[in-house]
Amino acid sequence: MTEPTGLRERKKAATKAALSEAALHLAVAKGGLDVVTADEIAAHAGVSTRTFHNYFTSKEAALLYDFHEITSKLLADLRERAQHQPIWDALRDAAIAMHFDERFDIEMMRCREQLVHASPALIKEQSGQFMELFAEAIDIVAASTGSGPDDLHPRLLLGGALVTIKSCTEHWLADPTGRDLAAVITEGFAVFERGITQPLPSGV
Amino acid sequence: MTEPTGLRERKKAATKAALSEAALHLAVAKGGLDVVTADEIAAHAGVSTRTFHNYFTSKEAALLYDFHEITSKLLADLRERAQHQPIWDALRDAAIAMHFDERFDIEMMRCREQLVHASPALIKEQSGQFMELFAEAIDIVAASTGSGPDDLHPRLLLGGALVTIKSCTEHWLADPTGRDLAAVITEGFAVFERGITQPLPSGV
DNA sequence: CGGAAATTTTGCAGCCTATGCATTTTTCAG
DNA sequence: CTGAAAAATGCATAGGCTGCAAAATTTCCG
Repeated sequence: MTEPTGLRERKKAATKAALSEAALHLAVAKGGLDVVTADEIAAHAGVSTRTFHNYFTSKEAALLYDFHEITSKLLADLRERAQHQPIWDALRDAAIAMHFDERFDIEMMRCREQLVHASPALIKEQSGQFMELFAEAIDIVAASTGSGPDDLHPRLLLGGALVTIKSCTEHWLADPTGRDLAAVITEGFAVFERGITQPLPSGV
Repeated sequence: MTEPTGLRERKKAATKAALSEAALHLAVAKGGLDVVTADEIAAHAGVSTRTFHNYFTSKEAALLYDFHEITSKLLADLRERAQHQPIWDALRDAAIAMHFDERFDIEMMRCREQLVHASPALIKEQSGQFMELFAEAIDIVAASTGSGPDDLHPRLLLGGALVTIKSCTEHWLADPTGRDLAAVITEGFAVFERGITQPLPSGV
């Protein structure tokens, strides 16, 4: 362990993970998060309803918990890379390095993707988290290009990168048997580098 | 009137507009939509609370009503243009033509922008509407490029276009005294055409 | 160990959102 | 004017979310 995380911290992390898992499992079982109540999630994780709301502000946030974790790490990684790389390279490399973390269950991702796709509330939550990521990262990008916080170019850079991440992930999840995610993301970034209206140089 | 819109339709449209305006005014007055209740909005518009919920599913949707209107028109315009233009040109031209509608109060837009920026619920609603727009437009784009609904390139095209629209609007709203919005959007699209890492050819 | 302090969990009350259903009111057409 | 269609309303209900204070738990230190 890099940090001597107190024993208490571990229990909290465990509960949070349990709640998130419970939300996912119940949503899959019932075919939608909308028909799952906070009570059920809490009960399934062995805590009180009130405690559930101490950990998450909504069912949707609970279901998307590790998505949020991933973006947090991405942000930290970007912040690091931005000190040594041109910002677009930093964005690209951070996106490519993303995901290849500890546990990573493709099937679970597909389940979540399906649930999100079918639920307006989950779509809002997820896109909202992207906006939050944008807001947190825009300062890094702007600083890296020597621009002001309201300038256009850093917004386009960051927006293009986030669109690439989301689009590539969705495309890849639709058929994960082909190229791996990193390759897809690499191609996505290449499209924006080359000019989005330019044809690809060679066959895939 | 292009359509002989029944007199009844007009009243409905009027109430809907009144509710939306009420939401905006109250939110501005109180410094946030969170502290405005549906009751207040309904009362301010002279209808019952229940009626408010007949028109809008949430306070947030009410406040963003004409944003939603604009994207609806954009979608219709895109659908039209896609039949006669390459899809990227259709996206660009539809984006440029956007906005220049009937009434258009810049100050009101800035107010809304500020409110959205400060409220997680409004951010979620707005980004959710963008996702909805994406979902509705992706078929048009995919069809236009002869791709499948899960292909990568149409997603990048559409995503890039939407990012441009949102980024340019925000950039422009931060200082509306400079170039007009259409010029900013034109530049945004040009960046993606040229390749996002390429330097600009000449000064601004 | 033992107990004080800090932290977490929990129950409870309250406010608000949002929806279904039945009823009343308004609007429209003939 | 009158019946039919549509909209507005009231009422009831389920559920989400938050503040607050009490209870339970964990940690720390003598």
